[in-house]
Amino acid sequence: MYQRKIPIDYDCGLSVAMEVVGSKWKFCILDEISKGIKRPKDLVNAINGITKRVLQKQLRELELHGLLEKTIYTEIPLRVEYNLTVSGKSLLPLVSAIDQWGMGFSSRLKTILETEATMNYL
Amino acid sequence: MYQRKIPIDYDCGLSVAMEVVGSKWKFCILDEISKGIKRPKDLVNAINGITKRVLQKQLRELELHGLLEKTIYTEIPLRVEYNLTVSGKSLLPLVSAIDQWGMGFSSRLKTILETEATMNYL
DNA sequence: ATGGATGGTGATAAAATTATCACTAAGTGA
DNA sequence: TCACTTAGTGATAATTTTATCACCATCCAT
Repeated sequence: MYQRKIPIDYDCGLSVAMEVVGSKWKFCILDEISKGIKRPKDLVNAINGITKRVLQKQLRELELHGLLEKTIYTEIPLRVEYNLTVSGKSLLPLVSAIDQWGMGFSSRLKTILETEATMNYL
Repeated sequence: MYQRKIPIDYDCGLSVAMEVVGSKWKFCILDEISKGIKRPKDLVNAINGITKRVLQKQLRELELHGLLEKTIYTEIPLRVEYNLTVSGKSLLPLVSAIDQWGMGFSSRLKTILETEATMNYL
């Protein structure tokens, strides 16, 4: 993690939410965990494009922010699970709502971006 | 804007949504516009901490992504308004849900971050 | 003792986002 | 002409986020 220079605005719900969950992978991670994929190794396989190292950091942040809790099982081979806390679970309706909105907007975005690319708008 | 190197996964709703709305200010901007604050100048005043230049870029992206539409009134002094499109409006329930979640989580996050800061966890 | 499986870290590079500053343009009224 | 308002842009710096690579530790089986 890094040393944030610009402080969070705790009075703005959107600012708080963005801090905790506003990153490339966190929603995906919470989503997969809610589906029962809880081990780092399995999460790496389940989430398209993420690497072990990045996943590790995201899990750590989610844990520090109180959305996940980590359990270590002294089994062979070593097993670690990340489970949703109460706060984490309270986010699930949002995660699925955002996912659904994104799915609905997907084809439209694709069209828009392709059109703009050919028109050199960006 | 910049040239994205890692492509969007159009099959993942969360990925699509993050692309369009996953940034520091966009939810705030949509929120303010939904409350009736539509002119760049007024948005700068309404949104704590944003600068004119940054707002301008965010508005442009939201417009390109089809969430806002821009109207230029030939008045004196010059008046420009950004209004929500149908897609933009379809996001409002999410914006307010996220805002509410963030408000509910705010004090908890503050406690967590302050505790961890003193414990050098970060 | 060696190697595989799992979970994890440190250092650093690359990419992406946001901030800053100085500027342009149109219109209007003093 | 000059100042003022509003909207907007270009160049660049600073910050933040993600990615890459090489590495460590444990436990176990061969």
